[in-house]
Order: sequence, then structure tokens, then C-alpha cells
Amino acid sequence: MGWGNFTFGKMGEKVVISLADCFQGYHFLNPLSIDRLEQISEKLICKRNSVLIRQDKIQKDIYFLASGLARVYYETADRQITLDFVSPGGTLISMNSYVHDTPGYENIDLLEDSIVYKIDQKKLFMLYESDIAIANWGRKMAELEFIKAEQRTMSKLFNTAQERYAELLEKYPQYIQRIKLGYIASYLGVSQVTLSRIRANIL
Amino acid sequence: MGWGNFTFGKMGEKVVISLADCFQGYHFLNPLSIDRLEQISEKLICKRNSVLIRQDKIQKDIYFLASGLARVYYETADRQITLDFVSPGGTLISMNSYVHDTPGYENIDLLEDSIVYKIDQKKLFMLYESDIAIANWGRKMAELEFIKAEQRTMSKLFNTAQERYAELLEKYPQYIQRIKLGYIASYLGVSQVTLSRIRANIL
DNA sequence: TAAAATTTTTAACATTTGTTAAAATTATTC
DNA sequence: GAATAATTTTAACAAATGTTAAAAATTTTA
Repeated sequence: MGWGNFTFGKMGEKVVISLADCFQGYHFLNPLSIDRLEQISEKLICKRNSVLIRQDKIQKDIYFLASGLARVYYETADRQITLDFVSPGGTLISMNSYVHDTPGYENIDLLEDSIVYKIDQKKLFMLYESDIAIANWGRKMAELEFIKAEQRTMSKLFNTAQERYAELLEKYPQYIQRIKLGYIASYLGVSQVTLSRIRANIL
Repeated sequence: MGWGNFTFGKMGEKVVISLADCFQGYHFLNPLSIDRLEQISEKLICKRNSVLIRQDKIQKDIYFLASGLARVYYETADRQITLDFVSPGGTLISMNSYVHDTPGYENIDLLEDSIVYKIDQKKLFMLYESDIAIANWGRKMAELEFIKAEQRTMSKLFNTAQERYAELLEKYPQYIQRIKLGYIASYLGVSQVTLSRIRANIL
């Protein structure tokens, strides 16, 4: 997870990240290990609004987003809270499901037509036991995802919705145009009405 | 991190967890690897109110809490927010500092006289490269800490301060007695006045 | 144990944000 | 391009929480 990269380049063209680059985003990997990971991966072409992960289903596998845009959110009976938007190069994972083979917490939908690579968890776990470079790559993945999640938490705890919205506008103007305000509001942790007030500079 | 265990047993006696049990809390480890980890560990006896980790200092090493109680918090110029309380068997780590060798986000203080084990990060990283069991143990540590942090985030997003306080009371009555209300309030994400109102059942 | 210091509760008020619903705007479909 | 659907903004009001400050209770110290 982590919306750190690009969905659209400077000229508005779609960005596509290679699977190897998705891997290397976490840690250097030798060609042999990359090859082993690629062999347990499957390329998927997904339509806008596709569902990748549902909180009530076990979804052990990991996805890497090569192109497109995804939304990660939690849901209860009465509310839906957006945790993150993920851009190409990012990882889509329900950590609890991946680690414990049980239903996790997150729902992940694709907001745009996307290309994702799916890595088979069972086969990955076997590689962890035999290839120390991949074991350490998997360690790095967990560590860096932890830090990304921590940064999101920090930002939500210490910055106002206004500040966080301004940050979004500055860093990812392309997104704001294309994502529903309701999603952005729940990402910021305010109601859509409050977000409208922020946008109108009433606050 | 993760306040999952016990500080005081049923009769009020202090709980002490062995270093090996701290390790095994994450994942099974063979005796040889346990021994290797123990060899890069150092036992520390700490007084109440000791400072373990400061957000403006690089603190790469990992601590395991064998006995006592710790508080993890973030701090800005005007506010302090308690993230977690950690009981024996838990891990005290500034993940950003541990991973990136830079100052992290968290401050960690000991709220009681405590016993902690410190693991040298540099030596640990060397073990990661040579011992695949330890590499996978380190992976598990990061994965499980991620899940604990995620659960805290979830709880804060979806449960009211009342609900979370009631949970605390039920699960850890021993703590509530000994921790300042201001710390608990900032853990719950409300002002101390609101926590007093909750306690008075005004709400 | 009395005095001092710290912590917790209570009170009064202001402010922020949510809720509901309607109006305005924008996007989609035929 | 008009009609329909979806999204966003605005308005009015209610409710919850924060702030400040003082009182009460508890703990610590001498």
C-alpha cells in the first residue's frame, strides 16, 4: 500500500510500472530471486470498479499495482472509512489475511482500469523458507508497509483535515479530480459537508 | 509493541517474561537461532520514568520488555498523543529508526520499574543475512507489529471513546489504576475533561 | 499527620462538526 | 443536446467536544 508514485505522467499519459520494479521498490533483489518471484506471479487486467479484496473473504495473495488506481477502505454496518489510495508501484495486501489465512479488515477496489500482478501466497511462503534473499525482501516489505501505515496514522493524528487536504492538492492534483469527494472526505476523517466547507474556504 | 500480555498476575505479583519467550512470541525459533539472538542482547534494569526512545534521536536498537510497563507516544510542539501501552512480552521499537537509521516518530518511556532486553540492530542485520530462520523471524516480527498497529488504528476509527474505555476497563483493570488519566485520554483520542465525563457516566 | 503538590472532576461557555434536506452543479445516457 | 442521474454545495439546526478555570479529591513529602 502507499500512494507514493504516479498514475499519470506529466503529459497525462498512463504510468505503467514493471513487476520487477514493484519488487525492487522495497529492496534490492538479485536477478535469480526476481525470476523466482516472477514465476509465482500472474498478470491480471482489471476493469474500473473491480473488487480485489473483501474484508469478509480470505484473500491471502499479494497484489502489485502496475497501472491504475486503487482505494483501500474499512467498512462497518453504518460506515465506510477510506484508509488509502494506491498508485502504480504500490502493493495491495490484506496483511491479516496474508499472515493468518483468515479474513482481514480491508476492502480494496480499483477506481480505474488497472493492471495488477498477483503473487501466490503459498508459493511465496515456500520461497521464504528456501531463499534467504526473498525472506529478507519479505521482511523489508512488511517493515516498509508498517512505516507507511505509521505515517498515515501520524498525519491523521497531528494534521487538520484542511492541512491534509492542502497536502493532497499539492502532491496529487491529478487524483483529486478523479476521486469522489465522499471518498476523500472519509480519507481525511470528516464528513463530506465539512470537506465542502474546506473547499469553499469557509474554514 | 502491543499491550497484549500481563504486568501483574492474578495475585498482583509482577510478571516477568524470559527473553526467549519474547522471541517466540512472534514465531517458533530453533534453539541455535535463539542462542544467536541472545548473544547480541543485553539485559537492562530500568527505573520508573526512564526514557528508552526519543523521537529526535536515532534509536536503531530493539527492546523487549521482560517486566514493567511502557508508554509509546508522539509529540509535537503543542500536543502529545499516546499511541500504545506495552506490557511484558511486548516489543519496544521505533520502526523508522530501526529500518532507516534516522530519527523516528515515537517516544517511549517506562511507567514502572522495568526489565528490558536490548538487541543490537547492526548485529541483528548481520544475522538476517546469514541465518534464514532469523530472517523469517524478523519478517514475522514486522508483519505482526503491522497487524497490531492496524488493530489499534481500526479501533480508534470505528469505536467511540466510551467503548474503547470500557474495553480497557474490562481487559486491563490493573493498568487503569496506575496510569494518569491524561495519558489514557490521549490514547483514547479525547480531552481529559471528556474522559472524566465518560467516567462520570454523564455521556 | 499536616502541608504541599499533583491529579481528577465539575461547571460554563464557545466552537466545531455532523445531520438532514434542498438547491445547484456536473456528468451520463438516450 | 435535452433529459436523467449522480455529485457537490449550501443552509439551518442540533449535538458533541474542547477550552479555561476553579473546586474537589488524592497522593506525596516533610
